[in-house]
Amino acid sequence: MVLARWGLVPFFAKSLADFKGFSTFNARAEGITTAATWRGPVKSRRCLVPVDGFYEWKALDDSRKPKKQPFAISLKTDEPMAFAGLWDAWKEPKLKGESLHTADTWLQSFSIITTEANEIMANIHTRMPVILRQRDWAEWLDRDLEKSPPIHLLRPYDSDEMQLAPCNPMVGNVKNNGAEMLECPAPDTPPLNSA
DNA sequence: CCAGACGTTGTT
DNA sequence: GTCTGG
DNA sequence: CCAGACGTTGTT
DNA sequence: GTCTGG
Repeated sequence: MVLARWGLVPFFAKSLADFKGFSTFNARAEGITTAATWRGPVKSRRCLVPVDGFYEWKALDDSRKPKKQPFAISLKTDEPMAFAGLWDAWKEPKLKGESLHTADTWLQSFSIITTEANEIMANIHTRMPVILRQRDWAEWLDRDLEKSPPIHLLRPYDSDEMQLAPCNPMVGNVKNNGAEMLECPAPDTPPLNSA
């Protein structure tokens, strides 16, 4: 198990600056074998991403202004789960004349794969991460290049085994972290200054 | 041929 | 690195 | 994705 | 409204 940067940087990127603003947090399962950024990784650099759960926002369109309610999503068993992921390795291209003996530092990065929402997720969103069952982990990680990638595993998880709970809107700000993100404040509490 | 892209989600 | 668009 | 910025001159 | 940063 390794730590890696979320947001896959393809091996062919010329510089990290060029890649700034490019969204590779998610890889759509549809077309994943042909997309330039994903086809190499899906062939030979598949990984699992362990998580306790994840958040997704539901757009509430019952008011003029679009508002969002975040939900925390997990397995009913509260066990951790494994997202299907892809990884790559990138290093700054060597300039001409640059010593071949300078230390290479490789950036390890990954993306998670998304698929269409299952029934329970469709209540709040159109997409969801691909979650793999333990019995499928070995097949997903198999590095035998003679075999074609097991893309049949890239489908929505069983709704009956998942649970959603409204959670703390503070989670919408990336600076906020911690268990209290899972706690939903009393619903429909008007803002104190709304009088 | 060379230059430029190479990706996703959501929202209207 | 490899494909697409001009 | 959501939150937060969105600007200039001059000074250190 | 739209872009940037986290």
